[in-house]
Amino acid sequence: MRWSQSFIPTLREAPADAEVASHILLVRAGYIRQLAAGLYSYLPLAWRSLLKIQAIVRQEMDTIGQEFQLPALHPAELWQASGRWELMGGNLFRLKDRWQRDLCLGMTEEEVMAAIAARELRSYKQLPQIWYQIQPKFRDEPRPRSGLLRVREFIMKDAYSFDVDEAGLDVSYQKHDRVYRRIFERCGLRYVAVEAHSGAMGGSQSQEFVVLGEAGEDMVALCQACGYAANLEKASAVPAPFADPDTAAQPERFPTPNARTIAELAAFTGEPAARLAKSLVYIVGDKPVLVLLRGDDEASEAKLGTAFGGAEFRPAHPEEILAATGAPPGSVGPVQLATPVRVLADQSLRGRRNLTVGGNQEGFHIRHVTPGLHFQPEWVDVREVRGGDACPKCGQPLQVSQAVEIGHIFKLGRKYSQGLGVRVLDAAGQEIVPIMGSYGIGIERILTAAIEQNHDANGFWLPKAIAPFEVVITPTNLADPAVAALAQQLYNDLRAQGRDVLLDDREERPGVKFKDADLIGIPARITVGKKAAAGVVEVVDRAHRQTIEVSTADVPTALAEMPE
RNA sequence: CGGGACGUAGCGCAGCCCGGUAGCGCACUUGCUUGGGGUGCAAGGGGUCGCGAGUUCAAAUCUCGCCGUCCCGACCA
Repeated sequence: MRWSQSFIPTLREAPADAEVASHILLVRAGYIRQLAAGLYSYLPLAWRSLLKIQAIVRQEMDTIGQEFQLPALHPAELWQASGRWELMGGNLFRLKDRWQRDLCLGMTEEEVMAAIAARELRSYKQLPQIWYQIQPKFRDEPRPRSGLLRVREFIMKDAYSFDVDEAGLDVSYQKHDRVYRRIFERCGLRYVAVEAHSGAMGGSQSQEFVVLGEAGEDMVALCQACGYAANLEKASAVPAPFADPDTAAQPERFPTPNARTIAELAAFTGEPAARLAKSLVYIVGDKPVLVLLRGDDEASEAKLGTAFGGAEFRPAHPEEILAATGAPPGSVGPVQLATPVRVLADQSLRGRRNLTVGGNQEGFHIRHVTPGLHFQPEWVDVREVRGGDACPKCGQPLQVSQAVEIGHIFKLGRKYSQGLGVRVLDAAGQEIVPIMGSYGIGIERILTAAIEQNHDANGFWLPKAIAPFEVVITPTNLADPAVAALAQQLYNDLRAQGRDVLLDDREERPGVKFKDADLIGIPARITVGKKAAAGVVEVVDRAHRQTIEVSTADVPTALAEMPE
């Protein structure tokens, strides 16, 4: 491609409404333009890259499954059958047709795939099936943000497996695990596979693929020593042990005026926050539940969901707390409750003694309270892991890091196959409901994550496999016939070798061309300049900013030897 | 949905507090110049000041309403 005839609208300055690196650079490099909040047009450079990413995904997915093309518009009945019409709330884009029939724009394709399976699959002999598609998906995000990282329309590869039983699902799940790793490796990403929360959809096993980086919205816990990695929604850890004072003192109520928060209580009593127990009250279904945590810990919403058995829950309102416990928020505790309330305690409190807890009376707390002795909680894991906690596998300290989710695989179960009536006969002639898996990859997020991990002050560089062009040829002075001719010859030669080449044939000063070449993500540059008459050019490695001089005949070798 | 900020030429901004009919840099056009990290000179083109209403002789500027965009939080199978 000739630059002079291309549409590559680069910007010298960062757009005012962009903050994260990938967003700023995608706009500056002429990859994307915003159409509305969370909606972006992909200009030619972005689309070339996204097509390459999709080609890799398609090629790898074809080794285990078959591609479909499905409608983006779905009838409401389908989503009502799965229960997601109500469940998804405002996140689902809804619309009506001219007959006032309800429709929605698909956020994923479980329903459509399951509907096809329900109509067509009859025998266990047709299983397993792995079906996938790569298409735009829609989510009416409450807050689109960070450029391409959180948008309302995006391209997702999602795949669904149908198996006779759990053992078959294991196999389908493992196939996806392998294929995903190949995809992300081929895309040149430095990624981590982390254990993930399987969500409220009744999944059993789940793994996320993430790229570490500050732009990410996920938090993951990592162990450098043994490789344990988990999303914070799922991660468990052993909190730093805490030695409680050894005393035979009995529980004792004492006044704590104006000490409502853990920080205030710690200041008032002179005890560290770890010696205090934090009591949170949730309404689970329609009943209050008290959850006890170490004072310096936070509750994980996702883990609470698991602890509550998937029931709907929300933090209790102050008046509900008062009615259930006898005290307003800030003085609530697990003993001497006004009404019988189910009490859960995080397992980090197991074995702890003589803690200080709320007194269920405004302005009072109780000290010398020992779990298991003075109250009998149900033990659960609901605390959010913190950096420095001990790894649950090997005991070494965990690191907590932000991450961008690029893929997610998980065992779905039978929710959709059941809800949409997928049934086949097994070998014994019995009707069974196949079990499903669900596997997603965010196509734009691969591009975005690659930029997040490969950028500097001048721009970014993409791995060769997903860059819009492998190499850009930069003639420094087209008025020099030797330079112009050599650049043209190199362009022809490299294209004849089947490479994606961009020739910067614009009448611009060298400085402008160098700046643009650095900006737009192409991993290699060939500068044709002063030594053109001698047939010598420079091959520049964008990532490492290293330049070598070679004769034109050696250019292919130099490109091949460039570290990825 | 709660909190905050912003909206003036394609982009980045000033002007608004203190009302008098819009300016800077970049980009763009033409000519000359320059030619290894966003050359220099000269001459140009381009703006319903987000939208609507109000106050006023007069509104980018003051008042009210609406819309849009971004950030923090909530949310995110």
